[in-house]
Amino acid sequence: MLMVNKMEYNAKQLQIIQVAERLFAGKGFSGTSIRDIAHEADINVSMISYYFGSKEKLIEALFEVRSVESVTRLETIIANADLTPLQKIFILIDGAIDRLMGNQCFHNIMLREQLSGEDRTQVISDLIFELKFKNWEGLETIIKEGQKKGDFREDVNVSLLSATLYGTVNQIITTQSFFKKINNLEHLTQEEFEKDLKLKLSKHLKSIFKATVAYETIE
Amino acid sequence: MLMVNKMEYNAKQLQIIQVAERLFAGKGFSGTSIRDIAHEADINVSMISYYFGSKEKLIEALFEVRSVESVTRLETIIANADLTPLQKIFILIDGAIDRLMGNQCFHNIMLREQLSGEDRTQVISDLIFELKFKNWEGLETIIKEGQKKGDFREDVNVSLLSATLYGTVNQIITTQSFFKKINNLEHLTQEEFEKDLKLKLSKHLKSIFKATVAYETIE
DNA sequence: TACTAAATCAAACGTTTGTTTGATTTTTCT
DNA sequence: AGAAAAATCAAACAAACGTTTGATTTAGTA
Repeated sequence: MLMVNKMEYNAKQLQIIQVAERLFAGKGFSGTSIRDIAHEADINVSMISYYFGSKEKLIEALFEVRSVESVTRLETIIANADLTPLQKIFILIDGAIDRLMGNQCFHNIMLREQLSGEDRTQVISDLIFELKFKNWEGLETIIKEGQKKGDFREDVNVSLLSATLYGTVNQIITTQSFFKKINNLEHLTQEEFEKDLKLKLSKHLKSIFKATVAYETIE
Repeated sequence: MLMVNKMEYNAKQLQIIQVAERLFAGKGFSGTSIRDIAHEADINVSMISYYFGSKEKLIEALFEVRSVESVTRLETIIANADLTPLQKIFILIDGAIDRLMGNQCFHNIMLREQLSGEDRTQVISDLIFELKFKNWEGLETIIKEGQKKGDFREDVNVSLLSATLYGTVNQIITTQSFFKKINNLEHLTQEEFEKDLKLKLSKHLKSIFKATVAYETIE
């Protein structure tokens, strides 16, 4: 049996991970059988055990690949010098929207895992913790900088603000079709709709953040 | 086989629903077997088919019971006369926090269902739609009233504001333990923690809403 | 070209799944 | 008390599950 210890997945494995990601997002981990995955990926059922060891190890591999990607993307965003704290916050907001909307399947799976009472594996809960912490830390750093410069209020609760950012984006993503229906946007294509949604969401969150962290005088 | 058409569940059925609710919330619908439920509820496995017809019908019954409760609670909150629009919004916020925090299991299950690509049954997606619509409608009504009175801005996006309210609360609930750890609140009991959390969350959301919908002059 | 390792396959493995059966106990009602 | 209905049970059911096996094909190497 072939076994990979860390972060070296060949094209076939990545293809399996991609299919599994889509199915896990749609039907959940327990709701997806390895025969579903094998059928959709057009491979033999035994290939999953062969390549990953087990179904559990497959979802662990999925988390390893995708959370590394997500952390990388976040860190590129954070590393923006020569900007005011408020500008940095705005970039963080747009980055969050892009990351969450651009990887809906993975974030759907991650939301499911967070809803689970008992952790599936330590590996996964560690990766989720790391992601959440990096997100929180990114906001915390910028806010402290803004406070030191005198731009931001002193009584800002970073955890709650972080919850508002990621919670609002998640809520919008999971209730997209409701949003579409209620706002009479059903004539738009999915692409147009997403573009429109991103724009509105961005403006909405930026306005909330500005009103919450900055003194009124700031322009 | 006994079969109930609508909304008449005896004590035993409600007990089964309660156990199923806790297990579905913890492990998901597919991740929970009827033997799990039967064991925890201390009944024979066949009683679930006997009382509800099937596992699917059981979760439908769960949704029927709980969403009626939730809608009822919401409607009692909305029916508040002799209050300013802003006061009504504040009551709506506290009501949402209480409802979501007080029924974490059911709302956990509902979140899972919303994450599912294909609906499990039409019954469930209809009930979820009704709940979402009532929530949205409640906010919409108050905001329009505030606009007519001249208290509120004209450019308020109700859908996004609604997403911020329910999204923030959901996010805080699903990441409670992270919130506890990051804010060094691990010495508190669960009861103390929840009380503290509700208070902070309430203040946070009220401040966001006030800044978003009301003109600066409002006090 | 011949040998070796990797990849792929159909089939079977033992469990667990949701559901049904048929007998038995408990409750309800006259 | 006695008949009828409802509730409960252990057992069995077929289907689906994740995983393993052992044979076969493909790819890489010398």
